[in-house]
Amino acid sequence: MLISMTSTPPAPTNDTRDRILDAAERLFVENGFDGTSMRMITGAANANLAAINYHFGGKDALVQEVFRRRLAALNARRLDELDRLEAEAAGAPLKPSRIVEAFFGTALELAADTEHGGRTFMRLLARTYNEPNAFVRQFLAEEYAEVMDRFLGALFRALPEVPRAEILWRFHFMIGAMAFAIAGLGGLSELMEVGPQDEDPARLLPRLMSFLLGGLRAPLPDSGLQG
Amino acid sequence: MLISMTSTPPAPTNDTRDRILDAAERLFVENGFDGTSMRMITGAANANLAAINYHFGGKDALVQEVFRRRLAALNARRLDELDRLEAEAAGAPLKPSRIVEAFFGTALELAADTEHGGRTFMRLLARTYNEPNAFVRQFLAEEYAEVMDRFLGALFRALPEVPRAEILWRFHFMIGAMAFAIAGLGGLSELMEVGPQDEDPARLLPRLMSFLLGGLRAPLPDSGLQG
DNA sequence: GTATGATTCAAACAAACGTTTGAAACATGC
DNA sequence: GCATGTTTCAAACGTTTGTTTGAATCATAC
Repeated sequence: MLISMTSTPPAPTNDTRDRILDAAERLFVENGFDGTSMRMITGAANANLAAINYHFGGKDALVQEVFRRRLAALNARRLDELDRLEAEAAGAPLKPSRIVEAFFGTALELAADTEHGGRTFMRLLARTYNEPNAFVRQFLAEEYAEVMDRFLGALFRALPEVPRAEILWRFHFMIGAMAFAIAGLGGLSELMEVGPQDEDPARLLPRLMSFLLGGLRAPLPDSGLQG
Repeated sequence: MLISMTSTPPAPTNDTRDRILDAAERLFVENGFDGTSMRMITGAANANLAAINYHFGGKDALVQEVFRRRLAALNARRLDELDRLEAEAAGAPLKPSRIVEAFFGTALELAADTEHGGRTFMRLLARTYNEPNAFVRQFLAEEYAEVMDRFLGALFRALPEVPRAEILWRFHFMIGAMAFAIAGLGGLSELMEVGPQDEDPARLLPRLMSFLLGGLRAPLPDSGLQG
């Protein structure tokens, strides 16, 4: 597929393609991957059933593309933020709170965007963290490898006195807290059907950040090593 | 349900029934509900395909029974612990750390049991928190209603100076942290493929507890209300 | 116009799904 | 022995699944 170099608009913007991606994103959040059929997707997208195989090659490839088009941008922003912090610090160790903000703030910002589907996508992403679907997890692991490396490294340097295993676990806990909070953003977790929830993610950010930093700074548990 | 006091063994223990439940539990963790077919389950359980419909009435009813048989016990233990704490306190407000321990400690204890499938079940439960499957969430909400009510009430009384919305959110965060940690217990989250993880949940409990309590006690975020 | 490539469409494909059926096998009490 | 109720089994049911096909439609360039 050669594209003329002369004057073609840079984004051919296949209408059907995007409608399918948007519909899939939304339906995946509501019904899961296996619970969403291609007929549901193409139906919601006002497209023909065969369009998915034509544009993406198959259902699995569509799932990957749903993640790829947004996750790449999110993780690039995360790395940019970290680059900026490290440049400002000029070699000095970073404040842990800044590192945490760079990672989770960007995610919550995206989750706050209800106009362009950022919220929907973040709900899907959060939901997928706990999804066993083999090849999706594989895909996520690859997509996250660099970001994890960079942020964990930064935390290790920022907290040299804390055992690395401890930092690893706490980063793990933080991701879980965020994922659960975001996953429940639309129709907040039926687990606690307590009164009218305030769902404004603008207020969620400071709330979550206080909690995460409190957890990160908590006193270390007794090492458990016979003493 | 009256049980003869004389000598009937209390559990008739239908062999096939239990084999199906165990196989389903394991396969649901690995493949999700929609990703696990009845043929996979009965195959793994060495049972006939029709056995599920015979013993449970259908796939949905099987899913419910997989949860019911274990979740009822877990939540009963949680309420017992809380009862015990409140009886000991004799009217005085409880220490928040004790409340948190009663809720999450019981869960991690179950997750530590690899002999009788407690670990498998807790992984399934954690995974299911983020699962959209309509009727499963409905079922979980009902099964959790009382426990949530009691524990949130206890936390409200233990932390009268903290806005209830804040406590609610933080309890939410805590559940997320625990769920993510437990869900990754077998084959720890591919998200961070960092070295040989130490997966001993006996060490997970103090680690998680430190983090949760640190988060719970963190300074409140700026209210966000204009100033 | 005509030709070329990209996209859409209705229809069909085999495979897998949850469920139902009716007969066989088993257990248990008389 | 027979009778009764429970459990297992192979086979089939009608749907729904993801994918493929070949012709129709659209756009663009010549």
